[in-house]
Amino acid sequence: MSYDFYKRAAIVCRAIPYGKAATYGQIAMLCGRPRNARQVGYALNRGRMGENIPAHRVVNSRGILSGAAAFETRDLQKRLLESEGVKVEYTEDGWRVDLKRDGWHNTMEEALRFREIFEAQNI
DNA sequence: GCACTGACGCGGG
DNA sequence: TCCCGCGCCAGTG
Repeated sequence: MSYDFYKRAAIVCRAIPYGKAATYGQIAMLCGRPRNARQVGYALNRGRMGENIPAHRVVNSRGILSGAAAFETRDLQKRLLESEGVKVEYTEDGWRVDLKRDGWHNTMEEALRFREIFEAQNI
């Protein structure tokens, strides 16, 4: 690796605004590795990003919340999101957020700002 | 090095 | 919009 993907991912995840949901692929993209969505999931699952990561704000590209195993109770992620005002609806595939409504929609400026942060911190 | 895994994503139909 | 198949790639044993 030429840089530490997980450190970048931690910075991006901590920047997800309260009351918004981001996708694995979106985080990977902002870290400069658009094809590493799976590694974002891996890092969250295994705690590779350190403390104070709002993992409940990360969902897949369809807005589906992660499966039961990841959080202590099956509806913890849902409850955390709802406590922030995110609407979560039940589907056959599991709990789902409306990314149109509550997704974190990045601006180009935001993406460029992350790149500057990484460069400044040499990660 | 090899095979398999998985909190994933996309393009085509 | 919804499925499905295939591609992806760091970790793990």
